[in-house]
Amino acid sequence: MPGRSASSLELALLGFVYGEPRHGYDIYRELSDPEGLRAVWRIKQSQLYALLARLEETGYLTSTLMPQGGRPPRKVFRLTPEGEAAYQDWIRRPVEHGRQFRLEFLTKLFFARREGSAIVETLIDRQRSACQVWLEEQRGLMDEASAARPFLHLVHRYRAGQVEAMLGWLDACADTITHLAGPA
Amino acid sequence: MPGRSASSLELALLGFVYGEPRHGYDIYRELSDPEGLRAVWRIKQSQLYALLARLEETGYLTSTLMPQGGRPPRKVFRLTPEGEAAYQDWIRRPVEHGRQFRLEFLTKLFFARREGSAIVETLIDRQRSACQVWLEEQRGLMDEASAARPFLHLVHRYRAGQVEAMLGWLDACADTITHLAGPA
DNA sequence: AGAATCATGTAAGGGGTTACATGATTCG
DNA sequence: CGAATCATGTAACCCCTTACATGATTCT
Repeated sequence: MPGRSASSLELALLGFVYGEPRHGYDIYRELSDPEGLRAVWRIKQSQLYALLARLEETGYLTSTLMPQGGRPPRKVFRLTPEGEAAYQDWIRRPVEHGRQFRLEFLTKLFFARREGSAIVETLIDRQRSACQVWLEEQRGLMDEASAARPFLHLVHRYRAGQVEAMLGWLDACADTITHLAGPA
Repeated sequence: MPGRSASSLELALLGFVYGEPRHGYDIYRELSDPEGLRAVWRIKQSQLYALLARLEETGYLTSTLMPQGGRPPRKVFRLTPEGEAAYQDWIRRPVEHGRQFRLEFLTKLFFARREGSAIVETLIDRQRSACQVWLEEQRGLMDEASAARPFLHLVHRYRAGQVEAMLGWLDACADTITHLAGPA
């Protein structure tokens, strides 16, 4: 049953199914809402169907066909226990690289809100720790390059600046937390 | 001859060939140098050969085989007039999206240094203008979302913060310019 | 009556990675 | 004498995008 392992953003889709079973087209409409995740994650309809199929193949989702006369039957997905566990883990785990922040961390945050402020705080705290490690790394590399290799120095300085901005934003995030979070 | 159009990072490779003809393996070694571009752009050997082939197909490079007994002959590439023009344009053109900054802008800067401080200044100035536009956009979107849609607000605030960090870094860059630039 | 929506996908292609292939030569 | 280097690539696979396919139903 577990044919393959799910890549990280794939798991985000589990958030749509979490709580109530949903069919693909239904998720597609929610993803198209400009007030929702669309500002962060733009996924094509065909890609959505492909990812759902893969999550089923992986064993995180099961589907049942709901016929409805005339139209093609809805393929309604629900979480398996493995899927539920994977989602609960995903939503608490910070991203490992700065390049995942923009897309994946914001998506985690989007779903974490529904789980209440405790989860949001956990996520933000852990991400902050991770960012601090990155920052130290880049600062170390800056020193290493120093004036002798000015280009390398600038490269690491750039990255350090981006991470600093992430940290500042995480602080702002933590302040807004009460507004962001759903039911505690 | 012009079979296809070159994607943007592809053009970066022209920088290696600019000035003196080079063969693939030679470029590969330079790309592997940790003190050089490797800190920014990591490209696999097979991918390098594929890109060079594509640039030739596009008409930006021509190659001549240099036999050398025993070993496979070196395929030495040189810029065509179109390639030269494309490179000169590429090196002056700022990147259009924030997501291209980390990889592509830094690569432009890497090569621009060799062209002298005037080119570097041009590039930085234009990129600064572009970033300022992005920043205004994001700030506008922040206001639009305001307190009513806190998640959207945070998303745009995140992006604004990243762009602010880019602008700060560009200023630092401009200051270091004399160290960075090659012969004026 | 014609357009958009509902609901599922498949096919083709672009771009990248990993792994493999080849065969001489120089280094330790 | 074995390992790394020189120098070129090809093949298989993954992921995503764009475009196309289907066919009823509801909106204007």
